[in-house]
Amino acid sequence: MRLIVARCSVDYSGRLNTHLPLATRLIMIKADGTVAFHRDIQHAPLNWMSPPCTLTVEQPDEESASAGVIEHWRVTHAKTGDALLVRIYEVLHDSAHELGVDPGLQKDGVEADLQRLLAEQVDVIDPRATLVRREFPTAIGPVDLLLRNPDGGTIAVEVKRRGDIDGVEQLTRYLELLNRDPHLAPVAGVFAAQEIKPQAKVLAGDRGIRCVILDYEGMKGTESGAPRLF
Amino acid sequence: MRLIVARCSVDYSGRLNTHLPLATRLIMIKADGTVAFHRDIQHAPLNWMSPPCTLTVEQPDEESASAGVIEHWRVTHAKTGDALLVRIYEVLHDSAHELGVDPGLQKDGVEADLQRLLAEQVDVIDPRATLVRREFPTAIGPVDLLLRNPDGGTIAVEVKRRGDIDGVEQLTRYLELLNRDPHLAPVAGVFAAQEIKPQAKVLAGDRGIRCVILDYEGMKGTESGAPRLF
DNA sequence: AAATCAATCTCGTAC
DNA sequence: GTACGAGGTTGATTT
Repeated sequence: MRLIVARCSVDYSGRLNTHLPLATRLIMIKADGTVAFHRDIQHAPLNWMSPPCTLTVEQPDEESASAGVIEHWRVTHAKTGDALLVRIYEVLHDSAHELGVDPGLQKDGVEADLQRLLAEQVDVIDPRATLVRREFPTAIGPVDLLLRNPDGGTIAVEVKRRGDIDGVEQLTRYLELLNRDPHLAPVAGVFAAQEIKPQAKVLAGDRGIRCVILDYEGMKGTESGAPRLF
Repeated sequence: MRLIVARCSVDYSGRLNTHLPLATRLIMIKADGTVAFHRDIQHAPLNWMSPPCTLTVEQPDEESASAGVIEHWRVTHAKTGDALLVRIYEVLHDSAHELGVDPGLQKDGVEADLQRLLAEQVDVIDPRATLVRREFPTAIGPVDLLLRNPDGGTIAVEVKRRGDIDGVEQLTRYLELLNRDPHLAPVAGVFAAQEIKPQAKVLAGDRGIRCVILDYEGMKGTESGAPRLF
């Protein structure tokens, strides 16, 4: 990885056009060809180019040179034709480092974990409900959980980490479809998430969909095979 | 901005839990407190902490020390309680740089630009239509463009850069609402985007919504006050 | 390879 | 300060 601190301006042309005025920034050039421009706040780069791309250094034209530009860096994407033109005015730091391969990030607590835990603890939804299956297939995609409703029919559960309006729309489409199946109807809907946004709660209410807030840490605490003591 | 290349492991605890095994990485510490961990590929950091957060350096406990850890860095979010524990095994580079304030990124060609251009060129939708107004207000949010339909009633236009199923759902909700207004009904729907995904096109067709592909560069070419020559 | 979907999404802006 | 929506979203998984 090469780290350069430089006064520069950057023009991007691709899916849109952008311009970064002259300022001092960190330029990262990674081993896979990635080029990224960082300011001194926030963690996202202001601009970047993803691999596969190539960087070529050019002498500035006369106009640029007279404006103080010492080099032009042209970064071109090999496939899409997206292009960056970097005007380098001054290099304040330039170092290179061998990082090697990174073993990558291990995660726990994403949506897949929530769904797995909830499938093992469907009593969180309804103490008398039983699991029919996870990822119940339909023509428009799998329903996260399908439960047998002790009061008759079934319950379709949509699991999200954060519940917004899109999730309610998605569950609504599943419910329309599932309710046409006489083996399953009537199908009740449950929207289960660690957090549900107000608009989503309102829309769910309008459509007769019940909302359930999930406590991941609590559910994880009861995950172990041992049943609760009391 | 402080740039550190170090052999380290990182544990994050917050909205989820994550672990980064021991490896050599770039650690960025920005002026606003942001801490980010980069590997040598891709532009996104493997792990990070957003401000407001504080970094404290601690001596490693005996167990860590015997494993080769020379320092513990604890990064704690001031409000959410999210926490990072960084185990530093070896520092290979450490430098600090004054970047100053960045003027920020200037963009051209985002959704707002599309909407503005289309408002000036509604003939792209229908050669005889005329603009009623942009951002036409409704109880559930503003409709991007409302046009007078020369064949009677009005046309509601939803503008997106990339059209997917969500945009069709959104326009559908607007149409339901607008069609209840006798001053506007009948309201036809138009879904306008630079690119429309197949599923969105199918859903729009089912609902009688017309799809229009927008050519941003072409529309920009006719933007200037001068009318076309032919 | 294309499409679909989650994300510690990030980041801006309007309310 | 919170909520909402766009993004050169990115990145992983599935078809």
